[in-house]
Amino acid sequence: MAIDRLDGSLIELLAEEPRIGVLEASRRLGVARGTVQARLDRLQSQGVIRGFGPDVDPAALGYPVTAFATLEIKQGQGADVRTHLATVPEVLELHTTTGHGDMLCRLVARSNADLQRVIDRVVGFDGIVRASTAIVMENAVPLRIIPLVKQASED
Amino acid sequence: MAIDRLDGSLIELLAEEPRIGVLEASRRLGVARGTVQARLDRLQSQGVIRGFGPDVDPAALGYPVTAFATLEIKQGQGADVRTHLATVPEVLELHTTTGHGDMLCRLVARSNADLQRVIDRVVGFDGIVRASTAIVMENAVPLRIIPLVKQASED
DNA sequence: CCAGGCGCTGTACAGAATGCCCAGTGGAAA
DNA sequence: TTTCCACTGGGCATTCTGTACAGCGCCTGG
Repeated sequence: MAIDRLDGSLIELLAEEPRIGVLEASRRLGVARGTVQARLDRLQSQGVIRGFGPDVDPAALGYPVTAFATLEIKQGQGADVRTHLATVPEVLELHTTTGHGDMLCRLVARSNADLQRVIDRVVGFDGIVRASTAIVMENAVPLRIIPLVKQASED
Repeated sequence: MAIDRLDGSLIELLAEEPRIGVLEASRRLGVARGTVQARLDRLQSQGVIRGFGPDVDPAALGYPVTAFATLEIKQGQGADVRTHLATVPEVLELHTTTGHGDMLCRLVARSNADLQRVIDRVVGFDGIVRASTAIVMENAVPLRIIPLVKQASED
């Protein structure tokens, strides 16, 4: 079910140097290649590792502004709002949260001015009653998973 | 500066099937292998692609509960709070946002009960005045980047 | 106490991909 | 026109992958 220390080390290693292959990983970890291969297969089939997609930086794509918007949704309009927001490319992520029909979404924009356009597009939809936006000034801790992996692998 | 359609298609392809190599990608895209190699190098050196780290699912690691906490910070305590939160493995992400010394952080926990422990640890720090937490019920739109890449590559 | 199952090791081999190099071509900019 | 640049298509040596197999220590159930 859970992961052990070898799994943890393997994930850490892959996170630090994604380009290394199974063979090199086995050398670094001091185990046989077949072991690394088996562990990787298991981690992927268990869903612990979803994949190795490219990690794209929105800022380098021309979208340096990030914001979080809390949306208040009209009762029963949840599904429609989801569908609507899924069509907006600048919506990178959307969560339904506890509270009064609330949602939280992550937005990006080309500039602060452009953010206005994005927000207008997001909230320009019937099911959305109100939106409050917080612009990200600094990403103090970038999305990370390694500390959690370490924690989980030490049980 | 920006990316063109070939870059966009390449990123989409890698996002869908990360395991394919440069050679296979060149076949799919109908271009020479050297071209794909050159594009990839450029995308990485430009920072558009940060890497190919493993995409780890916290739920599969035993942390199925996600929450967002808005923290109100005492004036001038920002740096200390950042340092504090960086030591908590369950804090996956931390942003400084506009507002009155506010921060927004993403948390995970083993259960709703465990979330209490995590929150206690997060807010158990002098610089934090108040915290309000929203538990994620449904991840309506999982973190995605492809729509944005498409948008960016069509300019 | 013993047999089986399981995971890891070490090895082997064919097929495939990688990193690197180079000559040729076509389009765009100077 | 000339130069520059990206892309093509080919080649080469090296390396990695996928797969297989025998051997071995460890744990567990009978």
